[in-house]
Amino acid sequence: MSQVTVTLPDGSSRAVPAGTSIADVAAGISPRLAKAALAASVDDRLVDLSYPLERDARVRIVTAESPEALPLFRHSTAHLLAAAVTTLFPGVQCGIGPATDEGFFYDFVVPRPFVPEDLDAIEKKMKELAAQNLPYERQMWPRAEAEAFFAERGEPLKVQLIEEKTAGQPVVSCYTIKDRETFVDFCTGPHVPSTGKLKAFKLLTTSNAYWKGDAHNQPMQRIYGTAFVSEAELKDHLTRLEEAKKRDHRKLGRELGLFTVHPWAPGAAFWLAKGTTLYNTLANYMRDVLFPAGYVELKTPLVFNKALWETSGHWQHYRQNMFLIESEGEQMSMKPMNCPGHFLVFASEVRSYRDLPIRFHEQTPLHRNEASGVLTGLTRVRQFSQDDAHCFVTQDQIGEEVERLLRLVQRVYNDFGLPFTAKLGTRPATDFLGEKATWDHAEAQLLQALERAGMPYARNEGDGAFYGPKIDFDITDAIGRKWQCATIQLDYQMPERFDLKYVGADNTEHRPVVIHRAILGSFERFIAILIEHYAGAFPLWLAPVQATVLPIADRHLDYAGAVREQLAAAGLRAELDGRQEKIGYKIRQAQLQKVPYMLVVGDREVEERQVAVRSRSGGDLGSRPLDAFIAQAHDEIARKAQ
RNA sequence: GCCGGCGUAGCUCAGUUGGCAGAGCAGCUGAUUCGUAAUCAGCAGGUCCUCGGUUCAAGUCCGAGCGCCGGCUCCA
Repeated sequence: MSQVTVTLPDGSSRAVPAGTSIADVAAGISPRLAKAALAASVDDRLVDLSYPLERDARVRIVTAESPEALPLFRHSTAHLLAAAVTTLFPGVQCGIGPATDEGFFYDFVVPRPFVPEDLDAIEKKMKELAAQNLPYERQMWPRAEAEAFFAERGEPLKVQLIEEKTAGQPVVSCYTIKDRETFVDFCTGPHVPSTGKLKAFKLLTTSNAYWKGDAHNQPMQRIYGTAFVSEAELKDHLTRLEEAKKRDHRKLGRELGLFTVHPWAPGAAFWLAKGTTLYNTLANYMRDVLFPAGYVELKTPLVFNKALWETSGHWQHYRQNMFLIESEGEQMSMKPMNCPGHFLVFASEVRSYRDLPIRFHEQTPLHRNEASGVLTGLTRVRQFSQDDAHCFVTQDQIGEEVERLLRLVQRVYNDFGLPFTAKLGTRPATDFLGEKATWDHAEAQLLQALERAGMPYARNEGDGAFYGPKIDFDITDAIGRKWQCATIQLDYQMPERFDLKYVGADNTEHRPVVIHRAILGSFERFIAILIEHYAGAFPLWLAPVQATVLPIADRHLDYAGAVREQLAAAGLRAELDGRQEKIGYKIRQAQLQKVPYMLVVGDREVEERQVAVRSRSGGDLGSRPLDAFIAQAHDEIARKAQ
């Protein structure tokens, strides 16, 4: 029998008979590894333990500690789910069941939608199947036999998948759990060796989905679940979901009096007094950041003639998302974005190369007629404002301008204490506009800017917009969720469409490049993220109410009122709780409203002209003169996230 | 827009086989003047989402619409 050479990660190698399985290789290394082995990476391809080694290969055994373990567990659990569903609901058709970032799902064609009781029963069945420690087995079936098998079972979707995925292959890979009767699925694998490995999973929810994600296709019922390598990790994850629910900005937004909504204005927020304060604080913060950075602020019209949208191309491509208005026989539309308005302003006078870069910033409201089903709290709305800006630059200024933008992004997210990562999106493989040389030039400048700003980044090949490359930023909130907010996009197309030009040093007309950019994204969405990030306990500089004065008894009201006035005069947002309630009650209310500082005033404070400071997070901090508190507060506000 | 679930007081939620609309918190009034997370008592508060239907009788059953929630899709 011929031998093959297996090279292990530590560089050592060993010879085994051809056809030896990974499981046997692991067993040959150590009994402990044999027990821990789940799958293997063979020449960087992930395979089952049963995989027979037919030629020399680099082999790395995948255990629960390997990075590949999590998706392996999740996908295997998806199969376990499908096995449970096919057992409990004979006749269902299975779709696909991939691992996702958060868990897994599996799509089924069923006569009726799943209800929560079904999920309980399915999960119970999964646990049973896991307890029986049934083997996953890979079987290579002749393609025609596999197609005939699934066709006969009434699974045309599987037949379709086999036809699409395995064209020209003589055999196809199918997996069973225990045997064909228990469960069989067309799948490339790999899986854990047996169901007993799966100990930490939970079904979460059901939803509608469509075959291949296309609403024209067969409707299916999707079951979502999550799975982890260990039960502790699962528990952590479920705790995190609970935490996310507690932080939900829709709940906190109401409890903290930030915003409300009404059925007569779906997808639009009513900003209440405190929410408006927060909104304006953010808006003015961006102004404070952008003015010194060379931006000017504009206010352009909210409603435009359709001629503008025909010029920009939105009429052709975006009309179904625009709110249309008719006036005196003219077709108008609410603006869904500021860009075209800024182009008109740019074109409204002769521009010199000496004027560039020109940076227009605008915060006026935008309207997008989003489908009713996608509206969610503040994260997806129909009316919103952006910290939007367009920088008009020469070809040669791209790199420097982008570098400035990167530093701006860095500075802003630091002020919020939000970690972030950058992603460079390069030229799409097809359907891009413009010359390759132009793209190469632009991408090179973006890269240089990233290097010079010392900003780590990932490269997303082909992820650029069709009109130019871009850099997107993901922020990570306090409970580990990622949100895309900032974006920097180069645009060579709109300057053409709007015939934008500047006069160069050579006294001829040139085409500027436009950089579209936003840092917060939309104020609405960013506020939602901040609410959830801080769990409603905003840092002092953002808190709608920064301090509340709490008199102990009515005889302290005059002094308390004077304290509040001095706080207000010092530019602090302060309230006075003059109700006839006990101090414990007022403190409780202020804590629930997450007010950063409570200033208690009673006989002692009136006597000594002081305030007793209580912080939201640190409790009673003791008494001090009001001036001392004001100075500390100003310092804390200036430090922002510290 | 599509699939499913939900819609009862300002908020959170009960409401049985169809038979007079309920609680806690919040609010109002009164008492209490109190030292670091809820003082006591009383009162008031309803188009049971809307429209239509079944029924002697509808919060409850049926239909349509609207909104919200979870997804799909899309997206900042």
